[in-house]
Amino acid sequence: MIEADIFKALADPTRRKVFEKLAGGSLNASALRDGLEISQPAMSQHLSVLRAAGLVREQRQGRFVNYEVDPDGLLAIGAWLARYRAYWPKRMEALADLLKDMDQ
Amino acid sequence: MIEADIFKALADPTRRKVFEKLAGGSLNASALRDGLEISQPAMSQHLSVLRAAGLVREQRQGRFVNYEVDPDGLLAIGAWLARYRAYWPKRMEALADLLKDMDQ
DNA sequence: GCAACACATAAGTACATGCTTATGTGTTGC
DNA sequence: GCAACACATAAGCATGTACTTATGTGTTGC
Repeated sequence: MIEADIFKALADPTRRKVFEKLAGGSLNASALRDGLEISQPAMSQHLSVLRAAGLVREQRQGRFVNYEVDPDGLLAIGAWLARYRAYWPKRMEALADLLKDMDQ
Repeated sequence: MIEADIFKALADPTRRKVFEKLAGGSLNASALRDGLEISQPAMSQHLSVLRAAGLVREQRQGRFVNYEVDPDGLLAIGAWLARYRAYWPKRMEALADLLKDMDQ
């Protein structure tokens, strides 16, 4: 089950910070370490978890490996959320509209 | 940070099963145990985690405590997802439509 | 080739977490 | 009151996980 990997990956605060950084644009592993007081292997392990969950994808460029948000992971979360649409609050309606509009 | 509690709560497969059961309607703690081979205290602990995360809410009825999906938790996930709307895939557009329509 | 760099993997360790059994709390009905 | 029930909490334990240091792999440029 891929949901398991996704939620486990996002359960860690450092990995959420990394993911949020990537929301600002593609970054390599070293750049992702900036600001986070974490060792190089730790970052590498976190990125491995995020990648296995389908939340980020990588692209080697020379010596560097660039990471970016993988839309597939977001889609998986959206699909999971959709299963509980019967319980979505009213405010979610506006949110769905926003999401739709920004996706052009 | 409430996101931390939400993702941690959903990282556990048993808790996701419980949450999915509640999507079918309100159930008490004993009824939630059906099918899941889990002790009564374990279920109680899981429900406590889900409640602390804002994913479910409880309502005591006599000796029973009924649990149901808490829309606030879903909204929190939706809000988190919205932060990454720039990376939503095309298919997410249809999903957002679906979510909006079903929310009437 | 090889030195420097960017990153990944290995192995070990401290702490978090999910489970158990035992016990406590609140409610019902006699 | 008190016995039976539904659930919560406490304490202990086994496993998972996030970290560390050490080392391996792949790339660049001299």
